[in-house]
Amino acid sequence: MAKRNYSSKRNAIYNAICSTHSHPSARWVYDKLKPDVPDLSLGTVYRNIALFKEEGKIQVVCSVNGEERIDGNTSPHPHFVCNCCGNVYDVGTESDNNSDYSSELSEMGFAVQSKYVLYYGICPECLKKNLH
Amino acid sequence: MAKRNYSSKRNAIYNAICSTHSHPSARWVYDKLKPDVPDLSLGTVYRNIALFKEEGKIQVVCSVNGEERIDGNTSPHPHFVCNCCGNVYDVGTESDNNSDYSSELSEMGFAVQSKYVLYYGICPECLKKNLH
DNA sequence: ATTGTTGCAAAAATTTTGCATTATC
DNA sequence: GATAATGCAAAATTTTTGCAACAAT
Repeated sequence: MAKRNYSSKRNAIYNAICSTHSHPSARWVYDKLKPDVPDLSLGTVYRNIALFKEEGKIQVVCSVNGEERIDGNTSPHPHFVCNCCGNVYDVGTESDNNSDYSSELSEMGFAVQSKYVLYYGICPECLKKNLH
Repeated sequence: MAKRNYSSKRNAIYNAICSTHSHPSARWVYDKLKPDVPDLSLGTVYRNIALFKEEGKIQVVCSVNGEERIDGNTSPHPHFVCNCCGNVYDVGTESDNNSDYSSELSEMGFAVQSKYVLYYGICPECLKKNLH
């Protein structure tokens, strides 16, 4: 692993990611921090998110409308993606290990590193507003 | 549903998607068809893929390296995404209905429309080549 | 001093769109 | 003829990158 120096911006970016359940995009993190860190640039957010991925400190959950959504909670847990507003919700808190093809995949020669379960549909908010 | 005219290109695009297990991207479909349909344009591929999505004739599986990957097989089944080469494989043939949070989500007010199970890891090919 | 980090803007890359032309009905 | 589909190129978006300036060790 490459050498890392301390960086207040890196810390701020990581904290922003971990302080929300919104499964943010890079742009979301940038917009969140920009008021407090006026000289922050979007490139820095992308660069640090790339580092966090390498280090396994965050997980990519999915892409919504072309934007990658990440999660500071790296423990495997299912997500619900609203097809209407694009919000991403946590579902359950523990790993979803039943009905697992991991062993079959191993027998077939695949090295499984992670498993994602994504539900798609309409969230309660959008159902209420009849936006669908 | 909007009125649709016959279109040989639309047919070709749909057939290309259904004739492969590669879970293709729009670009893949374009490159596949271009030699046989020289006046095909990428915009047409995107426009028709958008139509197929609306009609539910294809499913979006995931995004790999910024490219959306689709599947002409709309029956729910898990997929394996290789973190190394980006190939997407089918896993199992039937729906993965155990360990399902669908009922919990319904009780919570979410309308579940579909469920995706994605495994990430290294495929046998890349393991063999030690590319990881 | 050396090496890591960042801002900025340009570049890549994917996807969408406007508009004139062509094909289908 | 009316409307849908397409080619083409431009535009819109997200993400990456080159480089000079700055910060951390």
